[in-house]
Amino acid sequence: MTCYQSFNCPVVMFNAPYGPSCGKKMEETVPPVQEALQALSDSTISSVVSNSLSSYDQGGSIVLSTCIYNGLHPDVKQSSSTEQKEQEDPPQHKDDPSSEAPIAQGTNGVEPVINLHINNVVCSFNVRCHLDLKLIGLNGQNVEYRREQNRVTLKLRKPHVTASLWSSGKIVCTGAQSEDSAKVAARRIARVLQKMGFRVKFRNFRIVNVLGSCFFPFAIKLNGFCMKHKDASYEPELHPGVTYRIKKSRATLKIFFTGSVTVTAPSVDAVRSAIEYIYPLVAEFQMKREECPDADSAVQEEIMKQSEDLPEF
DNA sequence: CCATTATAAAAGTGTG
DNA sequence: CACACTTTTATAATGG
Repeated sequence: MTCYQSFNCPVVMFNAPYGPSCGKKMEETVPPVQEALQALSDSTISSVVSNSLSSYDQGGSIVLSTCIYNGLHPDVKQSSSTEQKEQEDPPQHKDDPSSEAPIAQGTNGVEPVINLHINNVVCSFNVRCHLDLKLIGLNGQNVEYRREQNRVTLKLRKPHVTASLWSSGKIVCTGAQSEDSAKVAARRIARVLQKMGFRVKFRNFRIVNVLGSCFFPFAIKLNGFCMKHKDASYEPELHPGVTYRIKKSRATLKIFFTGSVTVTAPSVDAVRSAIEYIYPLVAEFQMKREECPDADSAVQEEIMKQSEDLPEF
């Protein structure tokens, strides 16, 4: 299992590969993840509120992340990052931790850990052969032939994705939870077509778009933030979120007053770095919770919601 | 349910 | 005619 931790912004991701590709079964992979979680949820840290096994059953990798909401639990006394360093694999880049300490100015002096969810991965590829859409529509499983759009949609159960096929052989696949599972899905789609008798190849696979989301443990003063940052645009009449574009990485963030942030970018890595980039910028405009009871209740709701998702280890 | 965001693809429409 | 947009679709998150 590899553990990635950023110190610029406290994003923690556990990537635990499993399945045929790494020769591990889920049962063998999950225990270390459980231990990692256990370490986080040890008495001192009472605020592990979320962990997602999003791509757990999709072949490829488990992206399991934990989230600690700073300032919401009075009994939190210790930084979670201390616990994180105990992981078997060292973080990919470990800067001097003391240098980032002030970035996350938690109300308790605790550095919060931000959970990054990858919600959607879009990819495209080409099977390099003409596809008889009508035939696929008639014989395929879980397919819909849209004649007016010259397109067939095909749904896979594992990984859970929807693909659009064109007669040219070009295919777009949406709905994956990781870049790896997107590729697995793409190959399985190609395989399905191959079994139907098409002489498929697997070419030009690429990740075209990724949506991620996370939740910062504080409310954000959107007006103040926009005043300072020129890359931000805010039209509350149109949309409740601030749009922030990072040209360099082609990432676009939607920042909401509640502390929720969504990011669209060309890759998971770009999504992650966008979150890291934006964290200190919005942290500067965090609201004291007493100034924003609405946001506070939103936070509480989020915790309730995510707590329900906790797996029963 | 609607808007926003990004992105591919293909078909349709518009302009020089 | 050749590009350049525009529209449609799927997906998922967020807030109103």
